[in-house]
Amino acid sequence: MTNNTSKKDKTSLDHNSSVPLFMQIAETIKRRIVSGQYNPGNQLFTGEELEREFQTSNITIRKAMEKLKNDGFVERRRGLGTTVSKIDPEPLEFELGRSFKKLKESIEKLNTQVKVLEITKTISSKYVQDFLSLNSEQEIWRLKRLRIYQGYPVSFNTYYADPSNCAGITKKKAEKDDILNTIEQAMGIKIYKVNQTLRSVVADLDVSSALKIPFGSPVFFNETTYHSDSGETLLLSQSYFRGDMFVFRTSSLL
Amino acid sequence: MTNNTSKKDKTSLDHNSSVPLFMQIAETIKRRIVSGQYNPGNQLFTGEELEREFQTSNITIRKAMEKLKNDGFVERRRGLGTTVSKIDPEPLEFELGRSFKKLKESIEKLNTQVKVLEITKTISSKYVQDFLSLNSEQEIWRLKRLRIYQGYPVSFNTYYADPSNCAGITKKKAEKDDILNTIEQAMGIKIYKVNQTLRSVVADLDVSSALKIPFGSPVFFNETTYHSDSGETLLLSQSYFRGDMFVFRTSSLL
DNA sequence: TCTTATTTGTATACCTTTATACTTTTTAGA
DNA sequence: TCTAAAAAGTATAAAGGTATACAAATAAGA
Repeated sequence: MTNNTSKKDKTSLDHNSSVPLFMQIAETIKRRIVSGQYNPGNQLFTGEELEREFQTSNITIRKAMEKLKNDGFVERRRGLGTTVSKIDPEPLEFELGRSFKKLKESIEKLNTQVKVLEITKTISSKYVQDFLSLNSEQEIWRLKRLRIYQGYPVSFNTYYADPSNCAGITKKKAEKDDILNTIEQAMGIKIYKVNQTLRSVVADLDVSSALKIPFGSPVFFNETTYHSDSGETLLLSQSYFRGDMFVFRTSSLL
Repeated sequence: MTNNTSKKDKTSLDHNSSVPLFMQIAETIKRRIVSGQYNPGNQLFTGEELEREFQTSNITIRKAMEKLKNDGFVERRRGLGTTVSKIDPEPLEFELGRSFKKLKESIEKLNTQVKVLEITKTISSKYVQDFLSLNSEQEIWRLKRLRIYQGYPVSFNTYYADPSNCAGITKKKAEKDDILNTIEQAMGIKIYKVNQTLRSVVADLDVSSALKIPFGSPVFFNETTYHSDSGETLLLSQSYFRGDMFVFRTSSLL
């Protein structure tokens, strides 16, 4: 069977990136392998072909292939070539429904534990103040929680609210899964409307050290505001979800 | 006004990452600045504090701060300290609704151009074959399109289908925005149901060179399958959206 | 104005990444 | 079995990242 990369066009390396070229190439080839673009077994591609595709030198391709070899994706034999050896199994994934209620339900069905990292009152950033219509000298109530699955952190939440009504929220109460209910009761207000945004971002050190994932990993960033029926913003929530473990899935009729 | 980092806990660097430590730190501090966690103006943090927080050396912090200085986020004066100088403006963002119809409508409202990169028949990967219930020796029809806004690529799509009914789809037809309609007409079948998944991933070289974004940038990955009313999979679509330009926004009542 | 604490800047040495040029191993065919 | 082509492997040198230790600039107080 013939090599299916032989006619591959040139692919540009990112020479401005701080990520080494050989890592960029290793990551790209790995993606191609796990997405099934190279068939495992006798299928093979040569260093020289890759040098041409990525317009780089011998040693850079070699280091990339060496990494793939160490990670168990390829085997190399002198004079023979490189063969694709295995395909990584699909990662563990949590499926999340699209609507707010479904999202909440999906998360609560996951059989995860919640750990409270912090409950505090503090001076907060302008960004958060603006959401909650507070002025700059006012303290804000902040709750940080980590959601843990089989010992591994999978998501990281921060809640912000006006502190006047949150005094009664203890660590124990905040550890309960239905935090909205807890907050509604503490505040004595009913949440009526919810606005959500979902972004794709990469983990900086603050996120990567909380979730114990590599710097630069993909994460979903979900920002949610909770409003009373009079339109007042009661609560702001910021959440980071591991991108390799969460997938949003929807189904619709046309 | 007092420095709001002085009591910051330790933050772990990622020593396994191929991203240099000083870049990790620069990125993290930049995030803190643009998210309003340091107030611009007289607010300042010292190199030594950061050395302690990140448990690293002088020169690493210096290089991080030098980068922030060059990028215009901070100013540094010997003996005086580092001051936050500006906050980046919010990036251009496209808002996308949550349901399939809304998503399609949102995208088509964007005033973008569509460029066809490729229409071809080819042997495809097992992954794609499985979706479309084809066997390994069969050719597959593939269409690659780039969506362009003000000269910049913003999303990148690949469509896969059984080639038998796609012969009539010319480049000109594929350049029209309503590709689904075009495909429905060419195939003579009505699309009835749509399954979508949405993931947060980072750009490898294949994606980054198509979208002309840095390697490692965040992107949304949307995979959609289109089905007939008898449940048959007619079409597979894979799309990458620039994470810095797209946000999914929903609003719901509780 | 001298001294000291504070804070950013520099020198040197070691390691990693990358390019260029060259070497060794394997296979296949005369 | 010899030779040549094809492929992975190595040597060396230049550039960049990081740690340790030290130097220079600024501000404030005696």
